[in-house]
Amino acid sequence: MGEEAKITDSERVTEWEIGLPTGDDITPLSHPLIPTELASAFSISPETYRTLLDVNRASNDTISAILGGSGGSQALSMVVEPDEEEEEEPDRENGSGTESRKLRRLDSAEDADSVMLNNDDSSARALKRPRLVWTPQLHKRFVDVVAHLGIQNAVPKTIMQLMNVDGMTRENVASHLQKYRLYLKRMQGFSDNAPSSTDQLFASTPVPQRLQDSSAGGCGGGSAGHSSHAPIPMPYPPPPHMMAMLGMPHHVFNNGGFQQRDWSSGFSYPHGLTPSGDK
DNA sequence: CACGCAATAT
DNA sequence: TATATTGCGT
Repeated sequence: MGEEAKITDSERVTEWEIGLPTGDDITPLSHPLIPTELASAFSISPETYRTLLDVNRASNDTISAILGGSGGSQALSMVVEPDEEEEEEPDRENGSGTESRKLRRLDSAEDADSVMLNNDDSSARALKRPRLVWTPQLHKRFVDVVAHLGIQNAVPKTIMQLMNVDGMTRENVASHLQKYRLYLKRMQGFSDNAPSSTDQLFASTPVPQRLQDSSAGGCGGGSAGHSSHAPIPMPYPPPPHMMAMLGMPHHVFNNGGFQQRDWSSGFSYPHGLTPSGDK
């Protein structure tokens, strides 16, 4: 009576550990995350440079935030679209030389409105987040959570909480969930897996065999053996520092449309980061 | 208020 | 195209 708890616990830990990148996989915070070409391609100011002091301070901040529960500083990184303006890159790839500095024009307009570009740690209020990009990794997390919750209990709020990806809102999940449900419905017409060429994302993600239904009172089957009464079946591994890719142009160097394995592979955020900076 | 879904907007 | 937003019924 209750011996299952132990097993499930260790299993959870194992799964959790598997999901974690090793120290070698993680790019140290003190390193420039974005290659110069990428940075310039995306109009990201090269001010990603951080000294060890900065990193240290950020770490302390995070730790205190975790320990104290309420940290206070919430650094939501985002790339703000000026308007409907497009920027062109006159030149890129400067042959030799590690230093290709490109300073953005400094606006001296401190009039009234029309200045919302600077956002560091100030209260993120009424600020618009960039579109969330559902990478295969994010989608996998999503599918996993939905599968573990059971379609019945998979509601946006819960999914959002279990995914534990900062920057993600309930609306983000709701929107994606809606599309996901449509995809599932479409697919059920076919007896077996018939990955349509459309919906690359969904097609490339293994859908849980059958949409489990738990907590419906009828546990007579016996297939799903892990029905816990806890409201939260499985809190997801705290993302190392995985930020939802926000504001990334879609025409980046995407691979053929196949999954990537590494969390650290192909992940680069504009600038600034919020490790578990709860909302 | 949160949810689900269709329609619409960006 | 992929997401976001909105509107409406529940």
